[in-house]
Amino acid sequence: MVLRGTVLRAEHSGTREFYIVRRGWLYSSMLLFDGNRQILSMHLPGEFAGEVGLPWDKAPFTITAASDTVVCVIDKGALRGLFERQPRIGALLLTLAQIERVTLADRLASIGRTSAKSRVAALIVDVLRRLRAGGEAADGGIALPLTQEEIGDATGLTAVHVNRMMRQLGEDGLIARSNGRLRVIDEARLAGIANHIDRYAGLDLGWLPPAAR
Amino acid sequence: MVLRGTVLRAEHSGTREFYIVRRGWLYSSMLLFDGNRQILSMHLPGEFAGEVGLPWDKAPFTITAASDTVVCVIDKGALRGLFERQPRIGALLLTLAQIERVTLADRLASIGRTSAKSRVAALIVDVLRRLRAGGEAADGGIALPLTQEEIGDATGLTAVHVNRMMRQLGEDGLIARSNGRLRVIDEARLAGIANHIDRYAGLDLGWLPPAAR
DNA sequence: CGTGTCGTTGAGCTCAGTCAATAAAAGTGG
DNA sequence: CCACTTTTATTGACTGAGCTCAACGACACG
Repeated sequence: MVLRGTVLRAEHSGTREFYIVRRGWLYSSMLLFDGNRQILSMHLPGEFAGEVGLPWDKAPFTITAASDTVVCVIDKGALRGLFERQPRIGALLLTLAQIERVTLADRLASIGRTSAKSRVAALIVDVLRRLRAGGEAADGGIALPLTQEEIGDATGLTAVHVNRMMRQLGEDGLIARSNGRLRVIDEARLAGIANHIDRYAGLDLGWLPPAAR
Repeated sequence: MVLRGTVLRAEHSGTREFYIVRRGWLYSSMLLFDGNRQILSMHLPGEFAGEVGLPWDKAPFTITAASDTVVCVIDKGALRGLFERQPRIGALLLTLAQIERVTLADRLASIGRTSAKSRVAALIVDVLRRLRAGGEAADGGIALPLTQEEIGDATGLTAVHVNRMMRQLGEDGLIARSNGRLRVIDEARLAGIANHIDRYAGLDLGWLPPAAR
C-alpha cells in the first residue's frame, strides 16, 4: 500500500523495477529548474507505471501516488527471458509503448494548441475512458483524486484557472461536481471540445509473432 | 526522393511500412478540428519515421517532408521475424520507443510549463544535438529547413511570436542567423534556458538479451 | 480549536495571440 | 535575365486568455 502523496520512485533513483497499478492512481511528473512541475501521465488501475524508465539506470521521472494505491512490482531483469522465449510478449510491449507515445502526442497537441477549457475537458475524458477500459464502474461519477493544482500541472495551467474552467464546464452542463465526485453529463460534447481521439480503436496486431508454447 | 512540402504519409492512410531517414528532414503532425496543427516530432537523418504507427492499421499522424529528403522504406511485416529470431533487436526497438517517449515527455514539459523563448530554445538545442548524434557536421551552423510557421506549430506558438523570440535569442547573443543558416553561439546558455536534458546519457542496456548468432 | 490544505472568487497584469502592413526571398513562366 | 506571383520573414499596434496576487471559506486532522 502506497499512501496518497508518497513518492513511489523519485527522479534519478534506480530503475531495477517497474510497476503495475492494482488500486488507486499514480502519476509521473518532472520538475523544471524554475520549480515548475509537469505531470506527464496518469497511471490508473490495470496500467503500467515506470516502465518507460526501462532503458536508463536512473529514472527519468518521479512517480507519485495521487491516492492510496496498491502496486505490483516487477523486476526489469525478468524482461530479458520474456523477449527470448516469448517474442509475442516483447512485440506487445513495443506495441503498448507506441500506444503510449501516441496518447502522449495527443496530450502534446492538447496542451500546445487548444484552450484551457479544452485541456481540462481532455483530461477528464481521457481519464474517464481509461477507467472504463480498466473495468472501473464509472457511471455514478468518478472519484477524482487530484487536486486542482495537480490538474493544472497536468494540463499546463494554474490551479486558479483550472478552477475557473471546471466551473465553466459545470455551467455549460457538461459535468457536475459534488463532494469530490465528478459526473460527466454530456460525454459526447465533452469529448468534442476536448478533441478526443480513441486510440484503442483500429489496432492492428496482425504483424505480431504468434504466441510460443 | 521526397520533395519539400510533400506529404509522405497522410493521417488515416495505411501503415504497411515505416521509414528510415537518409537525407533531409521530415516531421509528424496532427490536425485538430479547429484547423490548428501540432507538429509532434521531427525526423532527422538516421532516425526512424512513422514507426510509431505500427500498432494501428491507419496512421495516427501525417508525415511531411520539411526539406527534400531521401527515405528508406521498411515493411512492417519484416518485424515479425526479427522479434522471433533476434530478441535483442526487438528489445532495442522497445528501448528506442521508450527513449522517444521520454523525449516527447520533455517536449510536453517544455510546452506546458516554460516560456515562449525557452520553447524555441529547446527546439534549437534538441535539433542541434540530434544532428550531431547523427554525425551531421553542425559547426558551421545548421541549415534549418523549417519555416517560422512550422516552428510555431512544433512549439505551440504563432509564427509571429516565433519570429520575435528568434530575434530576442539573437539579441541575447545565443544564436546568429544569416540567409537561412542558424549558428548557435552559446550552446551552454541556450541549453540552460531550454531546460535541456540529455536523454542519451545514462542508458542502461544491460538487461537486453544478447545478440543471436 | 488551531493549523494546514484545498477550493473559490475578484482585481489587475502580462505574455502571447491577432490583425495588418511591408519587406525580403523564392519560385515561375516568358 | 526579367516581370510577376507566392511564400516567408519582420515589425508595430492592439487585444485577450490565462497568470499573479490576495482574500476568504470549507473541510480534515491532530
